[in-house]
Amino acid sequence: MIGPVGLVDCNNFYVSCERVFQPRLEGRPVGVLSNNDGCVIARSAELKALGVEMGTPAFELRDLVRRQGVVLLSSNYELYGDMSARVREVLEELCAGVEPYSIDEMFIHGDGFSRRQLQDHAQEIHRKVRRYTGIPVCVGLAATRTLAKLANRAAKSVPGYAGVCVLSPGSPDAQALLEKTPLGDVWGVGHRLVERLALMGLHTAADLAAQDPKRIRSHFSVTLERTARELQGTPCIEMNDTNRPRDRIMTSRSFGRLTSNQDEIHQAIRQHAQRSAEKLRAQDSKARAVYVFLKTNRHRPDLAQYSPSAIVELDEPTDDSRPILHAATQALQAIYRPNYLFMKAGVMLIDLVDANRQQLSLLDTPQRQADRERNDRLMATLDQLNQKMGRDTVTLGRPSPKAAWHLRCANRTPRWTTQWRELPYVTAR
DNA sequence: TGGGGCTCT
DNA sequence: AGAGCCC
Repeated sequence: MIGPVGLVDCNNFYVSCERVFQPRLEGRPVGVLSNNDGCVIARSAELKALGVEMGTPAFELRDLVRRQGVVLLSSNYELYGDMSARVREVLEELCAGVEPYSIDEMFIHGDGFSRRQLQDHAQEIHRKVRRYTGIPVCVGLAATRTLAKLANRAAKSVPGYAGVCVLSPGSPDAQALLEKTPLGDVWGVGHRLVERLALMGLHTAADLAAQDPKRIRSHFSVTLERTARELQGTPCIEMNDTNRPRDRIMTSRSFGRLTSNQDEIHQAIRQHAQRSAEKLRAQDSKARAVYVFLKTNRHRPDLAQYSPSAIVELDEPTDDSRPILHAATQALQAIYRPNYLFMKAGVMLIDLVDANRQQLSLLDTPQRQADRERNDRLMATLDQLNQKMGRDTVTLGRPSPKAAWHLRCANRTPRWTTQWRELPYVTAR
């Protein structure tokens, strides 16, 4: 019996979502691009086989698209979000506890099963998610989240496991897996830590698991100590409640091209501020301050670099787009300098508080309260219109239809499952 | 050559 | 505030 936690991870998730509705993409090298069609963030097995790495810029793939029939799609987050919810619903039917971790990964609890039952249970999950949603998944079960992650990788990459891997602590299988897993593939170990660990002669997950966690803590951090313990089979990483309101809300975007135009940047900031305020209201919070940043292009060392930021506090916690917009504009004015070519701009709302637990001002009067209620209704109406008619249907200030920061998405598929006008048709012949 | 969010120091 | 991590 193992104190089990499972990780269900969707295979090539975005590509798999696209294939559910376009079966002709089966068997072909398919990639999905990041926002703005910038770089590859999901790859089919066929695209991986062509040697295309995660994060490859789209412009480097033009030849492959022409010569090898590679299909590159813009990302369609509405579709992926909806498919993710479907996967979660199936898991909730099959498992006691489901904790979404990311759009394509869910942790599950496997309490109360024998090893044999666990194996069957994992098989059932593997089979039914595919059957009911069309999305292929791999299932890893182990004593801790970190080990479940490793088990999942094995389920995916070792053909013998065929998509399901149940790892018993201390078993020869488990030890063998740790020994052949490079540290960079361990959850929580990024490239900086890989370099530093290598200096200590540590290269594999087994090497880290063999260390005294106390020593790891003193040389690195409590985070890596936890990772070491988890590799040893001791659970010590809690799940964040994914339903908890965010502590910060950010909206940022790269410009389609470099720009130093103040007016253009201002328009971008205005749009990001309004979008952030919308997200703020959606999670029923208010913000006490607005953070604005600009960045020049790091990949152009030949150009002058300048990446300033500024925080402007709001008079009182608010979710009203107008003071937020005003604060963002002030912040921008404080940091903007001409003679730099900017690449990206963003707005972050910080110091968030629960809208329902707001400290009422001592100076509150019936008049001010009435004003507040009017503003609330105005914002609610704004949000409803934008939700119903499409993002940015109604905005404060003048619209800017051809601005440099608008999302590039040359090749986005229909939102098959979330927009009536984009429903798939089935034609009988 | 993405965008968004978290924790730790 | 900055570094580092995650997807």
